[in-house]
Amino acid sequence: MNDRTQRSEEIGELEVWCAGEEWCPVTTTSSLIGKKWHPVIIHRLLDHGPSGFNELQTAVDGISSKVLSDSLEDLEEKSLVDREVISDKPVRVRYSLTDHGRSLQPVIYAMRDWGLEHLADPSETDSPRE
Amino acid sequence: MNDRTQRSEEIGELEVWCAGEEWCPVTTTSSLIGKKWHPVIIHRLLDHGPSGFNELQTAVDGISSKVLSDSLEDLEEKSLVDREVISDKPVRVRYSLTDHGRSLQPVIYAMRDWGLEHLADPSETDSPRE
DNA sequence: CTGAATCCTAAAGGATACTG
DNA sequence: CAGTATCCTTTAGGATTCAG
Repeated sequence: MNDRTQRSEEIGELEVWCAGEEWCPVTTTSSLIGKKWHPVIIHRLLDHGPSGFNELQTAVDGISSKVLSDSLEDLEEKSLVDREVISDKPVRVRYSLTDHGRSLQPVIYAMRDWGLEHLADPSETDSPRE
Repeated sequence: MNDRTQRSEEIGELEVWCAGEEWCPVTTTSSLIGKKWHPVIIHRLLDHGPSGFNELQTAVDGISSKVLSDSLEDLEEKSLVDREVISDKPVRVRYSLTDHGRSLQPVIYAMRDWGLEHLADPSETDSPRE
């Protein structure tokens, strides 16, 4: 195992290597957004624009506050999401995509389009939801 | 090929819903290829064509045989990868993408392109991000 | 060479309750 | 509102060994 590949993004540098000494953009991208909820969160921020915490939780649907909080923190560390406190009393926070995060749009939309084209909505094909 | 119906039965249990009753293609796509090694494996199969097990393990680099085996099995169950035994003595197996798997090319390439553009190879620059 | 079988640890994800 | 704090279960991933 090449130990340079070991979660070095936490150290700040993103070193993901593949065969030989070749650096792999797919692996690296995957390590950034390859968490369960990351693509969805980014998708919602792309479509809905800046959102508050609960607003986002509703939009993602099914995610617990703890996981959403953890995910957002992770995305923030990766400079993909920006967190802004816009009011102290009551506390009000706004999450938005950074330019870096917004640049992921083609990736997220590629996933969306592929899903639409190749993964039929079960409610529209044959098997209705139980 | 009219495998849409058949495939939706295979993935029919894959009910990923988002806000309200809305089905979410991003979430669903993410649940298919959102594993650590899946995008890389698919990428290698796209670029190298049908490959043997060790060939693939070398191409992915850093993956253990167990994880590669598990990943391939998972991809097979999802009808993205095809496994073919092409020789019995000695055992020789060939993994390739199904049509369904190959259709993911735009997604994988979007990830690759984004990585190339927004995540510089650390060996070539010190500031991959803004 | 093809992997499968074990065993193990760390991390992710989730349920629930609570707080300023 | 926007989270924390616990506690818990599940899963991913890896090391090693074994076998056809």
